[in-house]
Amino acid sequence: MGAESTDAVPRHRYTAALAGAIEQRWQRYWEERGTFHAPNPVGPLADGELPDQKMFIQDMFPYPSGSGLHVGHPLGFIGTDVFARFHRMDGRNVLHTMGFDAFGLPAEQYAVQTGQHPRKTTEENMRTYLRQIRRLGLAHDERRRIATIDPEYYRWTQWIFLRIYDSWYDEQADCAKPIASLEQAFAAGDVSTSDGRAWTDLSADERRAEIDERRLAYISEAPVNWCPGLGTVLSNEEVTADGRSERGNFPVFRRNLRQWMMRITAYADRLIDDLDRLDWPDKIKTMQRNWIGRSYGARVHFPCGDSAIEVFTTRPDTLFGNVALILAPEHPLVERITADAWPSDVDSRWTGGATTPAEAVAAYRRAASLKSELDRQENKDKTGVFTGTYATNPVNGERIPVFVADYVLMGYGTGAIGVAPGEDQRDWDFVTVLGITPVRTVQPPAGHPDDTPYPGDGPHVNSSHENGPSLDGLNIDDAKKTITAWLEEHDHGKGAVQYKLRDWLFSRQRYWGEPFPIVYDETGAAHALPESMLPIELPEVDDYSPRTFDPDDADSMPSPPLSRAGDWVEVELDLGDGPKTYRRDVNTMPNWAGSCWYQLRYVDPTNSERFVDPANERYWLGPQDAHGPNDPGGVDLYLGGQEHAVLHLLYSRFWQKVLFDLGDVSSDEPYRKLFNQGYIQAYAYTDARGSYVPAEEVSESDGEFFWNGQKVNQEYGKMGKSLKNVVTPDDMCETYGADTFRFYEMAMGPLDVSRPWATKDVVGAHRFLQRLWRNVIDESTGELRVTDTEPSDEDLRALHKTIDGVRGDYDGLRFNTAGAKLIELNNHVTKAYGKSGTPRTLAEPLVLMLAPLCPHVAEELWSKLGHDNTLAHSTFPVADERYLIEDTVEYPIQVNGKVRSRITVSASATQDEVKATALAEEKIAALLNGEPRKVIVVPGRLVNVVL
RNA sequence: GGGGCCGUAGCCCAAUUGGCAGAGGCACUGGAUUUAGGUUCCAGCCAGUGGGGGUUCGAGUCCCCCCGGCCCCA
Repeated sequence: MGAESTDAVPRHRYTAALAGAIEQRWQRYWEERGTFHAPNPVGPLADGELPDQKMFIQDMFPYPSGSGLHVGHPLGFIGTDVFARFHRMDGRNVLHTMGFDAFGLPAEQYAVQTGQHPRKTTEENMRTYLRQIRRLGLAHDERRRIATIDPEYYRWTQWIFLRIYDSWYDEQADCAKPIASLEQAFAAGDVSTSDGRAWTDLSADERRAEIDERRLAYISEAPVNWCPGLGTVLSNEEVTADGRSERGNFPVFRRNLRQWMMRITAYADRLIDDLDRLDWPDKIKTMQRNWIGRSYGARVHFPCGDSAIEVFTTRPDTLFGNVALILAPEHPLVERITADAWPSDVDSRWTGGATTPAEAVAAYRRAASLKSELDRQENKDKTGVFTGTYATNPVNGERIPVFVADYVLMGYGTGAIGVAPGEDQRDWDFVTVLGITPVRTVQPPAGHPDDTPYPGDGPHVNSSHENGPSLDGLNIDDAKKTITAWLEEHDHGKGAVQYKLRDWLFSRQRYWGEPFPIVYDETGAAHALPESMLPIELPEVDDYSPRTFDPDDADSMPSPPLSRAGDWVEVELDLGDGPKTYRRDVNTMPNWAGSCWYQLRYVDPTNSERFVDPANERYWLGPQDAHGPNDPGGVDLYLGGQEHAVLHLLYSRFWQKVLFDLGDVSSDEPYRKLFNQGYIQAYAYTDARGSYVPAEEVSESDGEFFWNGQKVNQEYGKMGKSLKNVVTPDDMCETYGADTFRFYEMAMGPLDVSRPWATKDVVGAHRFLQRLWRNVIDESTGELRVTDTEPSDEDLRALHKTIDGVRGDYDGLRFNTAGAKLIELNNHVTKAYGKSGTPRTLAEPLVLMLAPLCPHVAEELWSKLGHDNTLAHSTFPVADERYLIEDTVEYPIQVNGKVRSRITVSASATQDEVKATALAEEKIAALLNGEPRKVIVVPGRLVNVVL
């Protein structure tokens, strides 16, 4: 831009350059004065007086990605900032900050490729991230920034792990308790040992095993997705439908491996039931309920040789139709019950072509281990092999064959099912393949096809036995009650609740995560390290990748990166038995660990004595009377994307509840109110060859799109480098300033709705700020142009209506309509005073109301209006009711639903007066033919005359 | 396949929750400023709410069916 053109612009116009200067100045001001420091009740962050009303606002923990931010990332951050600034201006003590969920795979993979320590990469990324968000003017308390990779942070993550490890779930009391009380309970006989022997009869090792088995954090042989080609276990999400790793496309095997587990299932009921006390979107609550998947049914024992197979079913009423049993391929009884030889009359469809049951089962199990769980559940082509063994159906004494089939999963129920083809599609498909005849136990309605199961309700049939119960004629509910009572009475089983939720696999064979504060002695027994040894810091290693194997070597064992840090792994310690050599646990915690409790650390980030001081925790997170008697407490607003609907939010709730049970925190839920923001998406364009072209260089003409003269194809979706459609907040700050960007981003639409980014629309927000600026400042002289003129009655009505509306909008996270109302008021001011100067009584509240959305320009104008202090605290205007009440009301008058005329009456007119005036109105009277059939008067709204 | 959410002007979105379809922005048109373009300012223009049926005095809003899009579960 040349000198000539800048001359044309008035010197004091609100341009991007001026905006940039203002923004930097105020960002420095806020930082230097600690404007957004939120005082704590106690500790280093305490600072004199404490407002009684607090507001704790939290964004979902960002991962500091290396590729930088695009305009979609800060949408939620700006939203929470506007909300936070509004409440701070309304007098509340507002805690809002941001830290980093900084452990994770991308930095580790980068380290594997380049040899650069993941900490270095991560810290660089965090700096970039902070620089980018700092430009946006987010009012964070920067003293409270934390990162999960800081040893002073993960020290407490490890501490919480030990708290969980050191507790058990007391079913009677329905809460977690310290492990010491379990020992007492065992000794007193309140809790029985696994084999029923008396506690005093157990050896020390046996006692330890009993206790270890009941811990909330425990080691188990759990089936996991083992990927030898990558050298690590994978989460289900990382495995493709055809049973291979998403990354690298290596085979993935279901293997039992010793892994840390968290007993989240102990909390299944509370995690479901407490959802009712949360102010969360119904959608997320539903997703959590479905994930936990509570169902009521029965556990039934089917005698089988000298053992018994336990089955869980949600339909015990269909037991008479159980024509077979199925064990999951991983079921521990499979080997024991598999027969030596096929019965002489075995059906060829049952043998898998093998000469003995053992061969058939072994081959089948091997094939099943190659399939993903998803695949096993979804596959419509059912398979299975006969074990050569029969079990006895307890309700009728019939001999039924026992199969192994992979659509039965070990992780759900007991890993064994009774096959009820008459009422279940999967079972129907299964028996069809194996040539077994289905038996219906519920009579389908007339017209139901003969070749499909009937899962609906109806009278039971074929459901009685001389020595057993009779369900015939009963509906499902009554049949379930009857059969469950019968099973319990005859000791064949009992009513049971089943959950889809499984315990949480808590170890990973990675480098870049929290080490476990656990060592193993020479017998392999785990020992917790004392609190005084925390944090257990990550050792330096030469190679950040786990050892990998032949991709098809299913029997290989994981060898995590930490296992090769020899000096670190072998450690001599005195854990009470004198100095001994121990081996450290070489796994690391999963990425979720650090984000399970960060709201607690934000509250007291510098505390070196405790993970959080109870006084600070109670003040910021404790239950509050204002929220009613059942208030769970927690963060006042938690904002983030829906992608964390289940895992993070469930894990976090679980940890919170454990800490609550142990008396470490005062609230039993971490997040009282949850809000999901939408996503900003973008158009992308491909040329004739399908390559992406730079979106910013594409122009539209008559609904078609062109780039460099050639026609291109429009796509809609994510913003990303590979799609060549990235717009960054830095670009927007450069072109328009952060305030314009903030305003536009909030004005685009409701916060919870996804929408397309449109750079060309941003200018509208910029023009608004220019007009508002001009209403306060003379563009050419820079002088204030406010006056002491008394505002008109109309002005005051417009002003107070805006105050009233904007307050409600800010509080309800409706920033788009708040912005529109401010534009409207500003347009009113421009029209009335654009030439003469704005009355101060209008200018000041307008500036204050703008501040949450556009804080820099608002501070600048506020200071130019003669105020020495920041507007950040306790300045938000309050509407005067007087100006919200109208003297007169205009009523549209409809005749048969169509507006035919209007009348203006006093606001105090009664319904009868309004009706009379309406009917007397000239045009309406002319349409009337005698008495109307009906006249509807909606007070304050309209009149409808029905002829 | 099951469940949920959403379709309002050329585009992004409002609509006091069943009461006058339009607040705000973009684009567009005209005018002012400017040597001109751009900027800026002022004024104006545009739909009857995806389609069909129902309830109601009255439906964008409630109910049913269909179409299109997104999400979750299988």
